[in-house]
Amino acid sequence: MLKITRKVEYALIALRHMQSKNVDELTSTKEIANQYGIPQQLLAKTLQQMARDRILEAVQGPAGGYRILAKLDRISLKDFFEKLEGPLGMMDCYFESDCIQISACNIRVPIQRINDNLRNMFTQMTLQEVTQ
Amino acid sequence: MLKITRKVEYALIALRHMQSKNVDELTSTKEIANQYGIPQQLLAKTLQQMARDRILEAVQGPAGGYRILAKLDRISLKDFFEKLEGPLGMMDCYFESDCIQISACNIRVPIQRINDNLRNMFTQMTLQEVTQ
DNA sequence: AATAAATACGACATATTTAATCGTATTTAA
DNA sequence: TTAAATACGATTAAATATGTCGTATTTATT
Ligand code: FES
Ligand code: FES
Repeated sequence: MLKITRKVEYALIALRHMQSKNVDELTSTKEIANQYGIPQQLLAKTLQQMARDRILEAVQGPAGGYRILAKLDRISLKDFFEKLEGPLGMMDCYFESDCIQISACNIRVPIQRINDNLRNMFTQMTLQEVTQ
Repeated sequence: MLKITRKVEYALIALRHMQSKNVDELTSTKEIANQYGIPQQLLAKTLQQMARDRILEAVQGPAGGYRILAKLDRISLKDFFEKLEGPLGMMDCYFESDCIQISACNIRVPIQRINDNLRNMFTQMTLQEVTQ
């Protein structure tokens, strides 16, 4: 439980890598994949998704690559996680109106309490302070 | 990511159920499984584990069952999670001395920062305040 | 115009983890 | 002696995460 996924991990690695460069400089998928020994195809999909989410800007063609587009200090870790992985909740039923998963569930409120704390925490942390 | 497991969920349901009874009263696995519609065998293993962890006390034989043994306000959510699921970390490598998973990983420190916040949060919450 | 190197992306395959079940043994009240 | 409960390792099934493949598109370079 509470494991970060590879997708998020690779995204963080990529961001941190790009932050160590000039803002306009481009980084290719290959460069990151080679340097950190991660699967290029998988990283590519992650970077593509970040580009769709307007966190990165993609430049196509040879000598193309990615650069950071968004203001990382304006993106909460919660938003970042949710962009990559969907709604952030400890229970599947958290976002559904009715908890049909377990009849007569008695821990809905307790779970939401934990959830709110989790979400609060990740709402207060920015992507910038994590990758800086 | 960040999903609570069924084991933890069932454990919380059981605790909450027992808290609504007199302290000495016993609750059987069957009773909880039936009432909340959860797999009896799986719940049984969870309760057995909690008994080994001295959170519950088990009474064998017919008319046996479980009752709460520990002071729930003295058990942090972190300890509870770790008893049931093992070390609580967002990365597998968090508890290993050397991060061999990714060569030249550049996010060890950032990840640990997130981890520490997580662990802090769950250290401050007690089982009592979650299930009360 | 042709080539090559990069991104874009859906579909598929594999691996890992979680969840559930099975089978059998033990305990003990009735 | 029986029945109803806990104890627990082994196995199966399901879900999720991870990785790969194939193909298309873009565009700088030649
Ligand atoms: S089924 Fe929704 S919190 Fe339990
Ligand atoms: S491999 Fe340990 S934090 Fe990256």
